[in-house]
Amino acid sequence: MKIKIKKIDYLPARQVTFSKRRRGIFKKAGELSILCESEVAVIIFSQTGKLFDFSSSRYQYNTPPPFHTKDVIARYNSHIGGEKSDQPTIHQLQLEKENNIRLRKELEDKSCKLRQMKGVDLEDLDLDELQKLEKLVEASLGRVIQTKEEKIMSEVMALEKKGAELIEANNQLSHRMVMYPRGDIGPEAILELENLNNIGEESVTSESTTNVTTCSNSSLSLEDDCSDILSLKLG
Amino acid sequence: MKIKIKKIDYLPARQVTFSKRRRGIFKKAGELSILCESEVAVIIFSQTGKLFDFSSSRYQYNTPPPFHTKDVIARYNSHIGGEKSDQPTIHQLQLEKENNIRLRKELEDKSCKLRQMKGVDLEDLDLDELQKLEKLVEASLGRVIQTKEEKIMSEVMALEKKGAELIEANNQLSHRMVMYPRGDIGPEAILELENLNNIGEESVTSESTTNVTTCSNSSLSLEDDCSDILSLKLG
DNA sequence: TCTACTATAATTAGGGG
DNA sequence: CCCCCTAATTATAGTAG
Repeated sequence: MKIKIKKIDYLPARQVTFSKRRRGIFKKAGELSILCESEVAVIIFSQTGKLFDFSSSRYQYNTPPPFHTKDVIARYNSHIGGEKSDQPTIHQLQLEKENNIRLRKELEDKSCKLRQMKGVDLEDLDLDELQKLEKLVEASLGRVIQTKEEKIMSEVMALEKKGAELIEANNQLSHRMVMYPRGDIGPEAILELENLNNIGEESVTSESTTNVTTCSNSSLSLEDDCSDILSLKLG
Repeated sequence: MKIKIKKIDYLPARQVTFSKRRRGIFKKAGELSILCESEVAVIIFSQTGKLFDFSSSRYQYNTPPPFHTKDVIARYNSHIGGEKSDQPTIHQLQLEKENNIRLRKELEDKSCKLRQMKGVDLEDLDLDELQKLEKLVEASLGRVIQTKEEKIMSEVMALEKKGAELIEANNQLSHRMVMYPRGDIGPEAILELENLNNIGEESVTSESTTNVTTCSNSSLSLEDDCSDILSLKLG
């Protein structure tokens, strides 16, 4: 009656063999776990996709098998996966969630402060807090204006320097015109000169008008600009 | 030679039995998978914690065992765990991490904006951005001052109302004094009078102090009006 | 830990209920 | 799916190397 280890073609016989041998393996697994105090899990999927599983723990803890098979699997994962096992994942998830909560709180706090700095949602502040806020915004305004003026000054400086350079270039070109009065300066050279002059004038004019505009416009509704400008800067 | 299924005490014998039976189970598992075309995985941990595992796939795909045992485990998880298997946990972790990154970016963004609203770290802003920021802070300052003034006014109103009530109470008491000049006001009435006066004085004093303190901190010209109004109405 | 051996225990194919 | 039975096969305890 010896059989070859190959697929049993006759379905009824295969089903019977599957049942018998499956129980045989589970029994052997249980025996091994007891005899040698080892932890054993067996997972079998029948040809039709049905699951049969065994784990030695069902004898030890007297609870339904799936959970203990899961335990063995968790141990298996932590053995071979090392860093990718179940427990650290769950622990990490917890950490990430706590982080998230903390970040949300910080974000809410920052948003609230930012709104107050923008001068909205001030209803809940008492007089003393409003006083402090006013000082803060006042000081901020001072710094902004100072920074702006410094920037304007440095740009003016730069433009003056450029102007001086242009004048120098002009002088040199005039000098060359004198040196070569019959005009062997090419058209490109003339164009270059004109461009330089235009650039200089436009720049100076634009910056200076901007400055004037600042001083004349003092109380427009600017709130919406904030996010635009700042995100522009941050982007 | 029949043995009882209980822990083998003699260590060498237990080790030999473990080795023999382990191989026996693996063999049976392999045979079952072939005979009945089923998928089998066996996981065994020895008493010393060493892992031995078998999966039927090693015959089918000719690749190292751990991966195929993992495949069987994955199938096992999707079978029984369904919603609580490995994948969702890892997916959730991914989501939380992405959330975290997003929150961190928002927080950084808000912090930067807040710093700029406070007038620090303005070096990287260009002239146009500084211009807009100035308008924004200016408008904010206006709103803060306005809110503060409104608050001050409402507190003044409250004080006026309280003062008027006190005056009225005074008048009534004086009237009663006239009505009963020989003083047949009972002790309770006297007590009531004293209480009313005390409450009134304490209230006025405290509110007024707060108000003066507030105004003295201000660079604006509100303090004189406040004091005048208070002294005028309450005095 | 492995191999070999042997006697015996355990499993199981095949059949039937 | 359960049980049975029987004969054949297989697994393994004990032992030694």
